[in-house]
Amino acid sequence: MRISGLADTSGVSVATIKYYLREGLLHPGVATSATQATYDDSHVRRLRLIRALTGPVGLSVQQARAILTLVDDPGDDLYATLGRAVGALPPATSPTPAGDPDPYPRARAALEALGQVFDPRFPAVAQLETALAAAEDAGLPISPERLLAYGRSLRELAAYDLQRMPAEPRAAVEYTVLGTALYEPVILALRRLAHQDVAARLDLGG
Amino acid sequence: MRISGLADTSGVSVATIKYYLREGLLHPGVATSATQATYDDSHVRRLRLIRALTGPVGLSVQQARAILTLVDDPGDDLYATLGRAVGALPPATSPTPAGDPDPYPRARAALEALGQVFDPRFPAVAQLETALAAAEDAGLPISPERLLAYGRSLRELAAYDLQRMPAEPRAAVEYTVLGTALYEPVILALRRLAHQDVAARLDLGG
DNA sequence: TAATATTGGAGAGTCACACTATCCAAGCAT
DNA sequence: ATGCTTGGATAGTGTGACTCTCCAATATTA
Repeated sequence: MRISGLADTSGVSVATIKYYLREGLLHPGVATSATQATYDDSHVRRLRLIRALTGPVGLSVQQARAILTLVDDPGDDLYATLGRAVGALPPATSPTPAGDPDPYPRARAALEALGQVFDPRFPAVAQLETALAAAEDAGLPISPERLLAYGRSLRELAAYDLQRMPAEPRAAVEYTVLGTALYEPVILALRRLAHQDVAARLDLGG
Repeated sequence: MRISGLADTSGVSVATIKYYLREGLLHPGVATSATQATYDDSHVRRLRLIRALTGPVGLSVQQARAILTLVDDPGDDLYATLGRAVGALPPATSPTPAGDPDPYPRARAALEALGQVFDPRFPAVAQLETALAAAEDAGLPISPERLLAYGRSLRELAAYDLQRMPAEPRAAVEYTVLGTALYEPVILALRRLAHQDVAARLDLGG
């Protein structure tokens, strides 16, 4: 299949495919001459994944590349790979000023209350701190009680996810990294719908 | 307080404040002459809210304006206002082609399985459909069983949230609309941290 | 075989976005 | 009175994600 066939099959324009090739999101085809190369099913699948990440998931091309690189070349430490994947995903957080003895006070308190590991090197810690600070700044601080309630429910979900993690390492990385990126929008949508459903049953304002 | 004082207090530059005024995110100050106006605490608070929405929450200026408009001018129907807020938040979904008898098959099946209301006019339905389709396209479809598990946990969270909704309508709108925007990042960060914690206890790859 | 179309590759152009900078005449402060 | 600040408008900047245009080298088709 040549580039125009790939474009037809995938629904992505030739120009955009060239752009993804240039940006390193898509692996090159097999060159058959100076001005020809053939593409196969792996390119079609990869394009689908790229479009899923840059479209519905809302990643930038750079973020998508970071995620794809992790899936292609995971380290042998799944735990560390998950950390890197989380760091590559939005929301981006500003680097901590060095020398701050307690850069994430809100996140630390929350995790201690939940009895969870607090490791300041994990990117999600900074993300949690930023999110809690934003809620405070906006005048809707999150109470410790609410954090506990959220944390407990989400821990159930996490346990469910990890129980179903594939045993084979490569599949496990894909499951973990892509699952983080792809399942989060599902979770947000389900939460919004749960709000709607509960509100409807309470017969609010209707 | 004049505009430079507002800039100093809020940490937002004069040029950016002028930009927000032009874009209608920030209400004008009280003009005291042709070239002077005074700003007060309400402007400082509003700027904090704008920065929280456009920064950590990651909304565009247009999306932030849509949310702020809803908070300023909610309808008297809280349920409908929540719907509008969800529609103003990312992820954006493409409009449904008219005449499609079943535009959201995945979302409909999921909500039926959960025993929740299915109302195709609610924007989160389209968001759920898009997210489920993206996961499928990327090769990691979400099983019905997983959807049930997610949906049940998130319904607990939603019930918790609505139990704590303020009784006063104006406060309820603010709580609902801003809560959707501000608490979602917290939930995602907590989920990521829960994954990390569960993974650590399973002693994966470490 | 000749005419036409397509390809890979590279560079430039486009469009939207979120600011940021520059101007200006009209105050205000000293 | 004289230099600084203001509101308001217009223009400019930098980034990101494409999209367009070229080109010579093939492929395809008549």
